[in-house]
Amino acid sequence: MNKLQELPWDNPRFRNWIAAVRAEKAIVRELSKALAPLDLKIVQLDVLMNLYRHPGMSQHDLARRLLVGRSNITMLLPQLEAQGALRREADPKDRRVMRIFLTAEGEALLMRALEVYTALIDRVMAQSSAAECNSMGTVMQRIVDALKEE
Amino acid sequence: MNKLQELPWDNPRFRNWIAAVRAEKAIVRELSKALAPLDLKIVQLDVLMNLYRHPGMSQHDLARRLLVGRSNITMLLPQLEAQGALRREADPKDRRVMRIFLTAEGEALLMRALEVYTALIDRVMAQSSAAECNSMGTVMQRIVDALKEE
DNA sequence: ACAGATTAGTTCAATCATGAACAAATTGCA
DNA sequence: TGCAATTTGTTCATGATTGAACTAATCTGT
Repeated sequence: MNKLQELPWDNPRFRNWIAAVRAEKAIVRELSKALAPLDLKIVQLDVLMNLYRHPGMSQHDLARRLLVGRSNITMLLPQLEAQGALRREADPKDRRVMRIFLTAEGEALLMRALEVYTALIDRVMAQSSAAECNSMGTVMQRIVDALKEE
Repeated sequence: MNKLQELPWDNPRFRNWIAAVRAEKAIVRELSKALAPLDLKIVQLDVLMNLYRHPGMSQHDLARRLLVGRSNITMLLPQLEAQGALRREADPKDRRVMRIFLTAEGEALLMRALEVYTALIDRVMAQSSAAECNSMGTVMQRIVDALKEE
């Protein structure tokens, strides 16, 4: 169990993954600070981003896409609704589901937040080539796919 | 502000980063489940990993390396100490600092957890070449470095 | 040597996420 | 149709994380 050759830190895959974890944590910290002036938390930005791409999502779909619990969505939406960033409409076909839409105000907030986000990502990616960046994205997408099929 | 050409989803750096975020979240979910039988949470595994590499770290150093608050460490260590995974020693040179060490039991627990972790990482990296994996790690390390110098 | 500034760790209140239990609505199958 | 199973969203108790305020110990500059 203790062969030095088999310590995880000698496993390139493991070492590279640890670097990814550290990078992700560092970005989260930095992004949180950068979003504070907009009075927006990262999870709220996630909500806005998903609603922009998929208007009218149900809360259940939203929770699944964000990989959070449904109850979390229930407690997350009122804050954004109070800020006027989104509105909830009961689905006439199925009165259990609430359909969520961005308001114009929410869309404007999203655009401002995305400028902050992309500026940060552009900055930290500046020292990697486009090819390296794309390769990284491909590797990550394969990870997502590998875990989705289960 | 709304030119379609400048939407973040058209920015390759941004898209690739979003893939990384999704992959990281998916791995966290999967790893949490896989560590449950060992009665270990990811943040506790982080503690054990850092103590293995740097025996005798102070709580302050530990907090900084894990990117968590110092108070979090205070509330994290007693659980691991109760499990017999680590011990805390007052530094004789500076009676403010507590030096943390893995016990043999803690090291054994760490090794079992790392087997689970590396198995997961090996599995999700299986469809990427060693070169792609290393390139990903390099990109991530540059991100860490870019944010460290601030 | 000593007063003020700094640092390590703790405590505590507030915030946040989670999952189980629940109510209302819908679906499916006999 | 009608009744059980499923699905959606909410509520609530629990556990995790944070930052500010605090204590004790150390350092610094005169």
